[in-house]
Amino acid sequence: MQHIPLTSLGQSNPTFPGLDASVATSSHELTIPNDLIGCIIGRQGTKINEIRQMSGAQIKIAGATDGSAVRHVTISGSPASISLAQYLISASLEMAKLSIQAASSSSSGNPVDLSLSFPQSASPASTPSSVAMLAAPPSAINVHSPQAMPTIPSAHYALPVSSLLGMKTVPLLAVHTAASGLTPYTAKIPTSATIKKSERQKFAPY
DNA sequence: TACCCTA
Repeated sequence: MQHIPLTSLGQSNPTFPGLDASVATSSHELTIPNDLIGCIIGRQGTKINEIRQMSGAQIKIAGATDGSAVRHVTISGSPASISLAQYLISASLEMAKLSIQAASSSSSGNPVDLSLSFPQSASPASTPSSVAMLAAPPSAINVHSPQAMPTIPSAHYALPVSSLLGMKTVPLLAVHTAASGLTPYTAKIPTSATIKKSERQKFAPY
């Protein structure tokens, strides 16, 4: 009674009905200010090259637009690659912006800062990528190890990039792993509070 | 302040 769900036969990926994950190439376009495009490209294009190779997406940067202070950037590739590339570009852009702001704040006197300590917090949606909180701390893993935890089958955690980015494109990256298909989420966070924790936390404030 | 890459 074997069914053979969908192992790695290497034929077609039924993961997405009506969508070939292997040939699923999307394209996204965005514009980057001329002053910030350099930060994204980097010297000799090392930065953009790194982003290209890291994300695996095809990033095309058009020449300076005449009359517009922005550059057209086209990102094409698989959704995961596009997401990753976009995030990397966004991060670089933000970093550059912050750098410029910090530098400009120290040089010349701005007629804006008169009183108060708030320079310019016009951005309501602050902390765009301040997730900080990566995965669970190592302490959670060392909860209790009587044996070699034979419960978890696969131990392939090759997602260093996602951790660094802290984005929610994790499920997409799974597709990039040659369609492993198995262990998409598994029990990442085991019941760390299965034992003990009875009279320990009575009043414990912290 | 700019950094200029690859199809």
